[in-house]
Amino acid sequence: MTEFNEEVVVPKATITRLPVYLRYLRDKLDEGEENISSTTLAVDMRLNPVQVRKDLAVVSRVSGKPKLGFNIKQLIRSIESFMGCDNVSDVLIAGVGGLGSTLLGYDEFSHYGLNIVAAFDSNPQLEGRQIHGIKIYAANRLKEIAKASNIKIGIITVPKQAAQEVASDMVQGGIKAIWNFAPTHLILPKGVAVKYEDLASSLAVLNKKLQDAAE
Amino acid sequence: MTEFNEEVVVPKATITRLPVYLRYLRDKLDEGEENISSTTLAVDMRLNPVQVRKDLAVVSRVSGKPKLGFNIKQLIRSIESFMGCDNVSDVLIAGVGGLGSTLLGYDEFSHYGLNIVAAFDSNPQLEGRQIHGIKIYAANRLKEIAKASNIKIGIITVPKQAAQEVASDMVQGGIKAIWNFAPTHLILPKGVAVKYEDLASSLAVLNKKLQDAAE
DNA sequence: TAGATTGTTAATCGATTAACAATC
DNA sequence: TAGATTGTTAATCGATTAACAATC
Repeated sequence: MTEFNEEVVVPKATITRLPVYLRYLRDKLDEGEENISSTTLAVDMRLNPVQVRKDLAVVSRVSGKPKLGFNIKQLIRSIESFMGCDNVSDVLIAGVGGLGSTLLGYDEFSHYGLNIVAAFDSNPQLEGRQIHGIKIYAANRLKEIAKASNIKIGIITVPKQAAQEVASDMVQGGIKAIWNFAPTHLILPKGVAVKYEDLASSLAVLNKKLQDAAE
Repeated sequence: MTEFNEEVVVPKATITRLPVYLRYLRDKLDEGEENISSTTLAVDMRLNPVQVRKDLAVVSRVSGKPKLGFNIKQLIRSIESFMGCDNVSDVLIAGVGGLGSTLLGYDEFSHYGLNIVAAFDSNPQLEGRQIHGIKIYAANRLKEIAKASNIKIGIITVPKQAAQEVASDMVQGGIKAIWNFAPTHLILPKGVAVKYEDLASSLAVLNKKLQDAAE
């Protein structure tokens, strides 16, 4: 009986591709497909087939069958379990403006075991209200509630002037991973992970790609 | 006189870091700083100082001064010009739901030379209305308007069931770069660039990072 | 001058791709 | 069987980091 070897280092590049595989495979399953070959997958996703097989090998012990390819359902399950979609993680969000409210209503999170449990805003008008069933608290209660509910993930959708302060509150509340939509750099202690989701600059990078391709 | 050598290949990894530098440098400028050393920058951004210097060298011919570091204003200008923020690009958006409307009101785009000029939605109720000064057209006019206005960039914020069709319309309208927020895989011809912006899976990757760090 | 900092060359590391035997 | 496809080992490619001389 082969134990899953935790020692195997999963390449970062692989991890970033996993969600892409997952999305693709879920689509294929919806279309009624049962199996998929690494070649087909690679062509559709503009990747190299060997890379695909390697990626899948790291993440799942499901092996493909010559002539048939991989079983889609099994792959999906493997990737989901690898990414930790099985255990639910609680998330809080700071800033209930346009983007914040949109995220509160975004049901895709649940497919990844993510659950927004509380929202915060500095506007007293919003205090006590609910959006999409999630209660809005005063901004100054963030620390306390994060701690009490043992929340580890925070989303920042406040204006950039307020972002650093909110981030510091989150850290003091015990949050260990921050998803920052404010277009500003955050200074954070070492143990805290950050993901910058700078929408304008993402689009700018795409635009750059486009311009370079046109030459 | 040294001409800028167009032949120099800019590493992909560098390009993804440019927006991060830009954001950081703009913040520093706001704080009243004039110069910045690669060391300071590297520490704050959790990067290697040599990497920072190399990145900056590819993008700008502004050289740093020993003991002083780099002039922030010059660096910002160089990165902006490299990324093409100077020439304005028109953008259209398909799907004026929560996320779509939010993006329509997102003023950060202008800092990158990006300009949303038209919105589209299949809901006839919305036709002819304006959101944040941008007019909403019927979905079936997308092709025609994209062509007529020579728009090269499209944003997809429609439900995932509609995404492929909208994407195909965009391609037929001459669009060359698609920013896809619908959590679905798109099949597109080779010359068209896509960026998947799958919010749920981005957060899931962050969560994975968090869980792995906790071990 | 001494020290901080740059810019570049060389060494290392990690990720991608090519080649190919194994298998259904 | 023949052919498509897998999984693995070796070769290549690209990106990061270490070492260090040059400079203000």
